[in-house]
Amino acid sequence: MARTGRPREFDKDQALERALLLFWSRGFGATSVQDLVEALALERGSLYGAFGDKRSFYLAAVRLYWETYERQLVTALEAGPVLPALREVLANPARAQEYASDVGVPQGCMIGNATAELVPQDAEAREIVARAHARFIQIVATGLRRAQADGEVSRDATPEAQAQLLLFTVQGLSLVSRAGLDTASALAAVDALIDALRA
Amino acid sequence: MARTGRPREFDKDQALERALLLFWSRGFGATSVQDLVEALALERGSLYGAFGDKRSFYLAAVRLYWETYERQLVTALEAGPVLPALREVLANPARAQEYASDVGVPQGCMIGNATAELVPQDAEAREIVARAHARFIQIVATGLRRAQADGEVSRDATPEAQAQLLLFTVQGLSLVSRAGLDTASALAAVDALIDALRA
DNA sequence: CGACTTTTTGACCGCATGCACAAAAGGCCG
DNA sequence: CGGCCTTTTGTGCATGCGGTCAAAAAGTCG
Repeated sequence: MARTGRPREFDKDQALERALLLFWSRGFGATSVQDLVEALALERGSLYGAFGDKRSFYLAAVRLYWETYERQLVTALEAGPVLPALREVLANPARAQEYASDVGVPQGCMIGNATAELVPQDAEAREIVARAHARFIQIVATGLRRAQADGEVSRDATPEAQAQLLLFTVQGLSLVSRAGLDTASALAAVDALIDALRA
Repeated sequence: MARTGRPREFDKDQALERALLLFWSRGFGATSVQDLVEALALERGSLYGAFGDKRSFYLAAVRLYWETYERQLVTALEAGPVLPALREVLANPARAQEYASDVGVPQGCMIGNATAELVPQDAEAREIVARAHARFIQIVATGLRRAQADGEVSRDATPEAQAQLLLFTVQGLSLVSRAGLDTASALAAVDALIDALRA
């Protein structure tokens, strides 16, 4: 099908990545189509043709964000001791401004941002977010189960409960960090949690 | 000053409370001035006259939300054992839909919602949110300090670090709950944290 | 009663938004 | 080379938004 036509002149993946940065730093509502058009250096019509409407575009960016995050999470947890890796997962958002970009400084977890802004009134967004949450818990719980077996992590709670707690903490940390955060205090809190998980 | 004029026909405090529910459930961007006009049953001009523009109105609602929350928090922590009170503070957002209202179901912590939606680009909002965070930590740390002295709470971490961790958890829990939450799992996670704080 | 102040009312405005469309252009395949 | 399919380009449009304003109304006080 599709005898092929005029080839796309821009790189769709790259455009999505740039849009991701914009949406990440400003949020859905505060990013106008005009902003996107200027940041991606393409015409209004091309954007709609390639990605559908603004909402679909945003959701695609959120999906890409999660895919990337999930890949990193799996990699970080699959080998070696689990607690240091988890400490890193939590410490990351505590150290602000590392993903600085020219279009502004993305802050917080984009899944969390999407949760706050779109989830209440958008079923599709809710599904994406809920799936991300479930996957996070699943991945982390798998790591914790192994760590419990290795005697690295306390068995006072189930791996699922511990993973759920870690999800809350990551999301809360990312969110709170948007309002400014004393890095040292945040890291102290992270350490308190990691220590509490230790066997 | 002010020889008095035509008296206001609506209850300003009550209007602010209703607006709080609307803003809480829909967020800032998704609540139009028209929505407010209809929900509060007053005319556009009256609204602007009484509260200034939409943003000021929203910030006033956020301030009211925090005042109410802070009062409850202080009350809950000032007497009796601290851990059960903290457990309740965390369990509250885990049990969804308790603040149901006719205008929709407010979800999550409004401070958290404001953080995600406005803080990146609004200095005044950032200040309100940051102050709320600081107050939360201060209040909770005070309770924890007493509880550590009483031997109720572990001294493995400073009360400040523990309070900071609790802030992250509450915020994360409130946020995640917007996407739907299995109450039992959430409570298990809360219990895991509370147990970890126990001496 | 009448001057004065404030609120109410409802129409109104400019603007930015998301989106549609028609014409032109570009590359593939027969 | 010529038909075909798709993307590009840029204009155009309706809608809904936040916000303003002037006149009418409702109290207060001298």
